[in-house]
Amino acid sequence: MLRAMGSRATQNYWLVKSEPESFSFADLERAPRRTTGWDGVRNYQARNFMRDGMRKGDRVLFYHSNAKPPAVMGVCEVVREAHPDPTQFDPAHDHHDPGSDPDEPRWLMVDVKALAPLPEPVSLTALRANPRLAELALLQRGQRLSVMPVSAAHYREILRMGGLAEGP
DNA sequence: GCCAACGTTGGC
DNA sequence: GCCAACGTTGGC
Repeated sequence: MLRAMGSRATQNYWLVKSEPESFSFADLERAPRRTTGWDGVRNYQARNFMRDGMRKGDRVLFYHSNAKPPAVMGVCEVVREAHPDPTQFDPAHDHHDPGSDPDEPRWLMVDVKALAPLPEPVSLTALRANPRLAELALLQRGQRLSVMPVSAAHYREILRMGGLAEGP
């Protein structure tokens, strides 16, 4: 298959967190074109994953944090690579950053599109109980990143646990 | 609501 | 550059 210059042969996998009370996977499924800008990321490491790692076509697990229970809810796709997050320039917005220069925006976002919900959401408890996922970044002590990489093997395992044997 | 873990800020 | 204070995250 021909690929545009600058793209990669390999697809990468990610996990993003959202508090369902603020934006849930169901909200994404109801959004226009099932797509949203992943705004509000205000952590440099998470931003760098979006800027340097996330490419169009990459798959993204959508995780509910601060939920009952916390769980992976569905699968998304990156449909637009990193571009400036407009909320950083909006003084009325919670995530306003007065220190960000419009000519060199500090904060970026990618656009993600909902592909499929997991028939059975995979709870944090279930993730922890699976020895194959011992190295999953989400499960490491003290990690708080809202955007993190996931290996292909971990991605497939989580989809399998969620009832999506042939993942999107 | 509690609190451990972490990132950021700012005084020095 | 150090590090204490503070704010946030997020499971429980």
